[in-house]
Amino acid sequence: MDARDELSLVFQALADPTRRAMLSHLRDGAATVGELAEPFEISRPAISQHLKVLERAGLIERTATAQWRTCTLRTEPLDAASDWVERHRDEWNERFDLLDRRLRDLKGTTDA
Amino acid sequence: MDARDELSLVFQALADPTRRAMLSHLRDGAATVGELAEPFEISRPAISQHLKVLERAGLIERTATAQWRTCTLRTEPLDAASDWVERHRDEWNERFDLLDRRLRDLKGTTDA
DNA sequence: TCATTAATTAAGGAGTTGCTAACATAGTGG
DNA sequence: CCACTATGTTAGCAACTCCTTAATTAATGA
Repeated sequence: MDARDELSLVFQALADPTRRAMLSHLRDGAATVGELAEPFEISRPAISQHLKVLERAGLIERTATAQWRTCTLRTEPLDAASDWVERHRDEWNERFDLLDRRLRDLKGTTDA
Repeated sequence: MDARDELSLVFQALADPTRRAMLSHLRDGAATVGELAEPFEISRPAISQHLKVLERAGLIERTATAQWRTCTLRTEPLDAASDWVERHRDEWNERFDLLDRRLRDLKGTTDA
């Protein structure tokens, strides 16, 4: 993966439990890298890389204040991901509903 | 990635334009591997591997009829993914609303 | 039986991920 | 200036991704 499309980058970023946990943490407000790293038993470089993936996907923003990097969540990419999933899920469910109605109609005419 | 959790497998499966296009195709009804492969310029084995990823994530089901493998979409995993995204997006938006209200309140008291 | 069609498995290569240890950078405060 | 704290970068490695070509399995039909 390199110059992948935005949606792929977002889904890719979400495809890791550690990164999802980080986003969950950020849901409760901005946090420094140290705070985000604290619950995990992995090294700081590993944390840095996870943050880089999240940043590349546009899911977080990092601002430097003194020697602390504060991370904040951004929701726009989540919106894009959400839209895709919802759209597909909904349209498929519509198909099921349609099928369901058709089956019911068929049963109705057969029974009548 | 190997014995990853379900949610990671789903997001991982969605993190590829070819696979998302395949799912979009399947939204319009079941299809054989050949039909799914048709819009792409990649080899059949590559298609097979993409389908394997989708199957591992529980997003499709394959049934063999004669020499054709019919693929059908499954939405349960999409529901799980959707839930995660929605939950996070919503709670974050709530936070923004709260912040917004506070700022407005603050402004109100300052103005008064 | 043999050729054809549909799809998968096998083997391998280029590039990426996710981790580690070691080193570098940058700001704070004695 | 020097030690300390917070974070990032580099180098290296095992595992995985996504693709390929070649061989294989499985069903159809002359």
